[in-house]
Amino acid sequence: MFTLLNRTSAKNIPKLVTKPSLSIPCCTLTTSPSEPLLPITQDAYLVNLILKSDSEALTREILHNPIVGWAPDLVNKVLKLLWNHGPKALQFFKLLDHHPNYAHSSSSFDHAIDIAGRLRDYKTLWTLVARMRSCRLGPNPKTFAIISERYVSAGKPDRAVKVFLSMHIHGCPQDLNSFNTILDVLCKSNRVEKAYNLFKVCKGRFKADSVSYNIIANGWCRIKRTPKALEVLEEMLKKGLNPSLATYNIMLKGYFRAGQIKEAWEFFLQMKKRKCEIDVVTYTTLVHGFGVVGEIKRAQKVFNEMVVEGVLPSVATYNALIQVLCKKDSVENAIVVFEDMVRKGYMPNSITYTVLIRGLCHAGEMERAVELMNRMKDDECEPNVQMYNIIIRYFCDAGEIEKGLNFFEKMGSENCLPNLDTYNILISAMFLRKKSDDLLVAGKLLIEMVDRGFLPRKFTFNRVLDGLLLTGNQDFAKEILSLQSRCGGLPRQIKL
DNA sequence: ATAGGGTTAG
Repeated sequence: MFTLLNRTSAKNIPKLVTKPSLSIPCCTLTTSPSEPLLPITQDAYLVNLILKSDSEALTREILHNPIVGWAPDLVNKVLKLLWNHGPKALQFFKLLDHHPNYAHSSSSFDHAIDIAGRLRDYKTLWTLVARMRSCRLGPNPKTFAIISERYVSAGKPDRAVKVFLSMHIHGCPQDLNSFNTILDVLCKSNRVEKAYNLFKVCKGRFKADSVSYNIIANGWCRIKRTPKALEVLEEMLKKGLNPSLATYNIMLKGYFRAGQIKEAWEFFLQMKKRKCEIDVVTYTTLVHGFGVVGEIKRAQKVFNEMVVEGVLPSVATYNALIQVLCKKDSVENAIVVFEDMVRKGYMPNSITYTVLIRGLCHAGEMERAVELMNRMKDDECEPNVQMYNIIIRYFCDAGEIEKGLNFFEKMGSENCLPNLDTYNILISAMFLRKKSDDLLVAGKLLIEMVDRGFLPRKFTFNRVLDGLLLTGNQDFAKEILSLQSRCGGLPRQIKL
C-alpha cells in the first residue's frame, strides 16, 4: 500500500482564496404601501413579482417595465432565487427571451438548462440548447457538465454518457477536460463502474492524465473499494504519472470511508515519514475520520497537533470538529469550539451553522437553535432551506406543529423557497395531531408543491386522500384526485 | 464545472 508514497509529490500550489463580494445592488422601488419601506434588493423584488403575477401581468412587467434595467447578473440572481420554483423560473426566462432590447447571456442559458434538467423537462432542455446555439452563445463544456449531471441524478447515467459522446454534434468538441468532468459526474453519483468502463474505453483517445486517475480512484474510495483505488493508482504510476498530495488525501479519506482506521493512520504516518507536504486537507480528513468513529480524543489530538506542525486549521477543519463533537460528544463542547473559532477571527459559514443548529435541535435545545439562527444573520449568513427544514422537522417532531408552520411561513418571506423535503416534512406533520383542519392544510401543501414543480410520491397522495375521505372532505379529496391524475404523466421531481 | 477536507436526519 505504500508504493504510492515512494514517488515525490508534486509541489503543492497554494490556492488563492477570494471572498465573493456580498454587497447586493439595491433597488429604490417600493412594492406596496403595506410592505416595509426598507430598500429591497431588485432581485428580491422581481422574484416576488414573478411569484405573484399571472402570465399577463408578468408579460407586462418583464417586457415593458422601463424601470428594470435587465442585465445578465440580475437575470442570474433571479433564476437562482427561483431555484425551488422551476416552472416559474422557466416561464420568466422564456418571456425575457422575447424582450425587444435584451438578449440572454450564455450563463443565463446554463441556469435555465439546469432548472429544466432538474424538472426533468428534457424537451425544454434541448430546446434551450438549440436556442443557445442559434444565438451563438454555446453550448459550451459547462453546459454539457450540467446536462450530464442532471441525467445522472435522474437515474439515467447511460444518457449522460451518450450526451458526452455526442457533444461535438452540438458544436462543442470533447477534450480531456470534458472527459474528466463526465468521469467525475459519474463518480460523484456513485456510478463508479460506469465511469470506470468509460475511462477504460476512452483513456487513450483523450490522453488521460493524473487528474483522470485521481477521479477514478476517488470514485472507488467513495464506494469503499480501496483495493480497486490502489489498483488504478498503480496503473497511473506505471504510466509515469506522478501522484500529488490530492492523490494521497484521496486514499487517506478512502481508508476512513471503508472503516480501515488503522490503515488510515499507518498511511498518514508513511506520508509524514516520506516527507509528503501534509496540508490542512490531510488534517481535516483525520479529524473528521477519527470523529465519526467516535474517537473524539484522537480527533482533538490531531486538531491540536496540526498547529504545532505549522498547519493552521481552516473553517472546514473547525466544521469537522464541531460536527463530530455534536454527534459523538456533546453539543456544549461543540459550542466551546465554535466560540473559540470566532474568538480567533474565523468567520463561521452556513455549514458551521447547519451543523450546530442540528446539534442543538437534537439535544432538545430548540430555543437556542432558533436564537443561533437569528444570530447568524449578523455574520452575513442567511438561513437556507436545509436549516429551515431542520428547525421545522424538530418542532413538528416535538409536537409543536404551529411553530413548524410559522417557520414555513417565515421562509417564504425571506427569499428562501421551500424544497421537496420541506413539503414532505410538513405534510407528514399534518397527520400527527389527528385534526381534520390539519388535513386541509396537507391538501393545500400538496397542491402548492405540484404548482412549484415538485412531484409528490404516490404514498403522499394516498395518505392525504385517505385522510380527507375519513374526515368527510369528499370534495377536496376529489380535487386532489384530479390533481394526481394530472401529475400521472409528469416525471418525478427529485430534491436538490 | 478538471481532482482531495466540512451539512443530508433510516
